[in-house]
Amino acid sequence: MDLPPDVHLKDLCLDGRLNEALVEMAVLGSKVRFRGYDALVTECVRRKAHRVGQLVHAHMLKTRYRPSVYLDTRLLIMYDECGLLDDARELFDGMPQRNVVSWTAMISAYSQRGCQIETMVLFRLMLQTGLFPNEFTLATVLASCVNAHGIVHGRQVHSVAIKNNYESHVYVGSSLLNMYAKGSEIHDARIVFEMLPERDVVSCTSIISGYAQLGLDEEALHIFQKLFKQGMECNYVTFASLLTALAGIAALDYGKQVHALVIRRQLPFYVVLQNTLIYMYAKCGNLLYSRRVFDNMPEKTVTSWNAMLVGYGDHGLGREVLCLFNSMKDVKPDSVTYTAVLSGCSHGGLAEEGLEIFDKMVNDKELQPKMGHYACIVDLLGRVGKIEKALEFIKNMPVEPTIAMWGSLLGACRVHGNFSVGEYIAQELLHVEPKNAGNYVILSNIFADAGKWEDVIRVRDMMKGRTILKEPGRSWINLNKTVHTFHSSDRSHPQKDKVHAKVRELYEKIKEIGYVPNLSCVLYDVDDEQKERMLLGHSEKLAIAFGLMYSYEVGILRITKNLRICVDCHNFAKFVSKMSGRELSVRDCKRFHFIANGTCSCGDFW
DNA sequence: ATAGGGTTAG
Repeated sequence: MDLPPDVHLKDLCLDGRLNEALVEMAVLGSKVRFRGYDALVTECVRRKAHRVGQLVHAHMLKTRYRPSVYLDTRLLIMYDECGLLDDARELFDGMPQRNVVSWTAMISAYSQRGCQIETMVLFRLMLQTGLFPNEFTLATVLASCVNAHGIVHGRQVHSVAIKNNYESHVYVGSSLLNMYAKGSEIHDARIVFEMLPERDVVSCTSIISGYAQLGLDEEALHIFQKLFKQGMECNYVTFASLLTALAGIAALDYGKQVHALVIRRQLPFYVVLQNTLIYMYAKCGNLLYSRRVFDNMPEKTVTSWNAMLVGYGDHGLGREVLCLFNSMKDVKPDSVTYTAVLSGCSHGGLAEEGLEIFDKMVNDKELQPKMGHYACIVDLLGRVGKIEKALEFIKNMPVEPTIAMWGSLLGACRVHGNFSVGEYIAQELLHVEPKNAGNYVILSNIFADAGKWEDVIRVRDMMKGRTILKEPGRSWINLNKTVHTFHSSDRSHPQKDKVHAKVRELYEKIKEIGYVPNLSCVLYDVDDEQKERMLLGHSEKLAIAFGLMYSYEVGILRITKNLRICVDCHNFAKFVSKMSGRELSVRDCKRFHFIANGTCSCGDFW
């Protein structure tokens, strides 16, 4: 019985002897058939051997071998996996026939490289040829619709999925819900999730991380708890997403429980989880644990260093940031590292050091400074009162200043009492974003501090008739594994009367030792008595009062706030710490404030 | 042969 001539070639490939197989191919010439080529291409994909892959392809052309759709597609995949997108496309364009797999492979090549437009263009072309997409195609296309713009296309792909009866497929479903979550349509994401007939780790993780990435941390925790009780499978991605959410709500006790779970299960990619743990402990105010996790890591990635640097920076520990940064060995700082270090210097009041590092970064030319880095420098100069210099820096930047940058400089003007520049910036800002209440508040504070009361009234008048958008203030405190959340002038908390009475009591007591309410923090057109009442309703005051009422241990009182703490609440907290002898930690959206004995670690700059 | 979720910053 005659054996096909390329059987040996196939065996060599299966044995991983690619060089010998290559020789065999050359020797066989036009006697190489499908099985030989298929084996060669498979081995090239496995080894990512693009050079040999190109030789195999060239050999087919030279010997006038006509590859089947299958083999052409395998070649296409080979080129894609070896990183040769252009070769893949050229082959695709020249294919005499294409099937769903060919199209999907080509689309996937673009999708995985983040080429959204080309992905959609090809998908449309595919539909125009009359071919029906399968579950692979749909999952691939949807995976590239993962931003605010993509959701427009994503919705259309969704309807294609419904028409072809793939909506409930696990892979398509998780792509779909992820697409909606990334497009900030978490409600639609939830509907897709709830309608899935079967769920797996990925779809469950997708919905959890969907909530977490939108900052809906409590919702992320709730759905995790529910799914966990139902016995969902968890892997390192699940726990990483969950820990991010727990960091957001500063839920230290839950964080430790997850840490324990992660240790018990001995999950793979523990490095990633440790990075997230460093971050979580820091955001929960437990820097000691962050550092212990960091120190115990047998291997660190740049993300580990970044997370630790961010932790120190959030706590205003500039010296520790610098010390850690200078001890970075075997790891190259990346763009995030510099953001963390510069922002750490800023929060720690180390302007000179920060500027030096920025110069070093510019001179090294390895990393191009980005908007975030420039913003840190503006913040840094503003902090030490070099307002004019910051203005000059902004004018000389190679990038357009952002609203946030002006906002930070405006804050600096308030602290340093520079109301001429402050007013100039505020006017600009009120023009660009007339609906942001924060700008009015700071401007009003600046005028109030300068005693220019007629200007305070003017600011208030400017707000009249404009719709002022302000994210509602929200503060919370974790006691006994429960998150107690308070909104401004909260009327919903079950203990509301007691809490309000407690705030009032604290208020009377600290007035005796010098606290004066800062009425310019209220921008509503009401009389002073009403303003005072509104000030006392601020969510962080409610959380502080609640904490004093229900935490019996003498330890530090940890409050978290979604916005920046206001001047009056900051002052209130300082006086409460002085009067009660308790230490307070207030984490606002910018940093930690450690308040003890009437002073704050932020040095009244934030 | 082709497919889905993820860590640090802002």
